[in-house]
Amino acid sequence: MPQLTAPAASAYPQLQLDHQLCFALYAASNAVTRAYRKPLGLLGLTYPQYLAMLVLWQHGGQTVKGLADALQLDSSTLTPLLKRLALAGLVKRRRDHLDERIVRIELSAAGAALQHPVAAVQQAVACRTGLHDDEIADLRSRLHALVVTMAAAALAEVEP
Amino acid sequence: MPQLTAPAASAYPQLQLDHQLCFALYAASNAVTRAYRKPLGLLGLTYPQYLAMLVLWQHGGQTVKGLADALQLDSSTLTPLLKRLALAGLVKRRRDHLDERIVRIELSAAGAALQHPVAAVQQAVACRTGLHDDEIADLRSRLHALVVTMAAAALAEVEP
DNA sequence: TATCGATAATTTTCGTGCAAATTATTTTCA
DNA sequence: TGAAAATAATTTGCACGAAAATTATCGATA
Repeated sequence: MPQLTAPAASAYPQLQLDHQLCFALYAASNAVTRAYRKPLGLLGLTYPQYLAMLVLWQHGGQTVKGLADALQLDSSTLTPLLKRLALAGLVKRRRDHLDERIVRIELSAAGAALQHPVAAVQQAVACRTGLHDDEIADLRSRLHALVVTMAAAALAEVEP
Repeated sequence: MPQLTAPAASAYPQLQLDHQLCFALYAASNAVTRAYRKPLGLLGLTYPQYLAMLVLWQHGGQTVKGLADALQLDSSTLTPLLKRLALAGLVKRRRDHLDERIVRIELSAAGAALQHPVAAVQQAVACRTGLHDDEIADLRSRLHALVVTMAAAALAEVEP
């Protein structure tokens, strides 16, 4: 049996790892999450929990679906995350009285107070990127456009 | 006890979700992974497994550490991933005879053959981004620079 | 050469992310 | 009105992603 140690790398040049936008996104997202891990961990938050708190600080009470839409996550991802935030005393979960299907998420006093130290963490990590505000804004808007395009393409596949 | 349903959103404008580069990266990375999930699933691959196969197709045999460095992942993430690839018959795992600490990963014939259908998947998903080659290259290089900066900042924190 | 530190991989543990199935509730409309 | 469709949240199962601890091996050096 011959060994397959030298595959045809040139057969598909578009498959090279460093040519992949998807990998650049994947590596960058992982790197940013890593940068947030330690300082947020000192405050008792994970990175996705931090994102959920951002929504609550900005918009106040939210439903599970409202958070899922804002963060572009499945509700089955958020349910256990929100239960952990509630267990940590940062959030209160309550069924809506008018529509019993809905679970409303509200900030506790401790959750609201956490905004101040978290702002310092955000500032510190933002500095690490070494990017100016306008560069950040440009990159951000390009990525946002990409997400919109991808979401539209995904919808078009399901509902032709 | 007063309800905290309307927190001071303007207190920290830099904490708004849509101002976060990190969230744009997170959402874009999740969106791309979602786009790859179904077509890769038909070929028996997950998205991180796809990335590992890219490295193997391009560079042939690799150690676990070599793959971890290329993909910027911890070896504790790759060990179970590679075991699943081996179980699926796409790679072979073997201890190095000269240095028994090292595990060498080689493509099987089935793993090498998978390159062709995967190239079609990559092409299809790349089209979904709606970006031209030069736009993709520009975005990719900016993200690469960001990863390099973040990695350097992380190193500087550990080793002052 | 015997020991100590470095290196490679694995195991363990926890928290995501998401598809699929389930439960509960509400809305639609025949 | 009452059955069917739609909606909201949860549960289940699988695969990451990474920190921490562990095991095994190699290299340096006193």
